[in-house]
Amino acid sequence: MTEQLSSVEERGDVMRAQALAREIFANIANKWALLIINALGENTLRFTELHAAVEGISHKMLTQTLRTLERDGVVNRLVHPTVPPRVDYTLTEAGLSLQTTVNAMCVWTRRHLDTIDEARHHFDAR
Amino acid sequence: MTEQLSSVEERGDVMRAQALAREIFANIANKWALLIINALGENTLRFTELHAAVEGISHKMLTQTLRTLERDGVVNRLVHPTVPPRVDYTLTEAGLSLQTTVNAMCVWTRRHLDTIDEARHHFDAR
DNA sequence: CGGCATCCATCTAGATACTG
DNA sequence: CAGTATCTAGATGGATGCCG
Repeated sequence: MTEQLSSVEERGDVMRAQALAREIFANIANKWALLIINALGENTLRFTELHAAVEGISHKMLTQTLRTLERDGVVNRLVHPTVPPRVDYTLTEAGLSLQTTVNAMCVWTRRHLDTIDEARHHFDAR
Repeated sequence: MTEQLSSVEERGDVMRAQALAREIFANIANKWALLIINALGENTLRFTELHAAVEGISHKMLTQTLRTLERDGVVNRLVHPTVPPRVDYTLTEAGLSLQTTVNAMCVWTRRHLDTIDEARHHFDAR
């Protein structure tokens, strides 16, 4: 009956979902986000501790990436109204489930360091 | 005996390994690389097929990312010396093992679409 | 068809400095 | 301590055109 109409609506939904998925994927599938998620793990870390834990990240990128992850419900941000201020970061439940796969990626990298180094030399020998 | 010397050497090795790990991680922990790896999976795909499979990637970024992945021993590149030329891409063994974790990330994204969408609205309501 | 080179707009990320 | 704002070099990525 309303087949045409509903198929149009469904296509719209699918496209919106795809756009959303792509955006989310882009948010988490980048170096800093993944390293932050992995650094957090089960821990509760303050801003400064995270800054130390994620080697090479700048103050600004840490804030920025944390905001994105917070917005996507991956990290929790708990502000203590003290002086000096104190902010605790933890992974949400969703974040924790993501962390296991992120960790797998880190393990993969460590596990293949030598193989990759060799592959590179082989590749560069041309 | 040579404790000082060897500890210096070891630290050098560790630092080199860390630098390598970070470089490799940066190479694979980015949107396009992960999407390419996921698109390949068990399949053999030609350049054009990959281009169609990875939505939104430009001709140039596809070539560029493929070169990096090939250099790191994640993808195989098989050139058929025909006219017109034909190039087949597959994942290497290392690439395949990485793909399983990448796929987990994609599944995670799909699985949390609604949660995230909600989290965003909650966050933006401020 | 697949790849490379070039040009160019845009985005990113680092440095710095300032606020509550 | 944590966050924001501004500025800027450099990386990124898209468009185009040419080559094998």
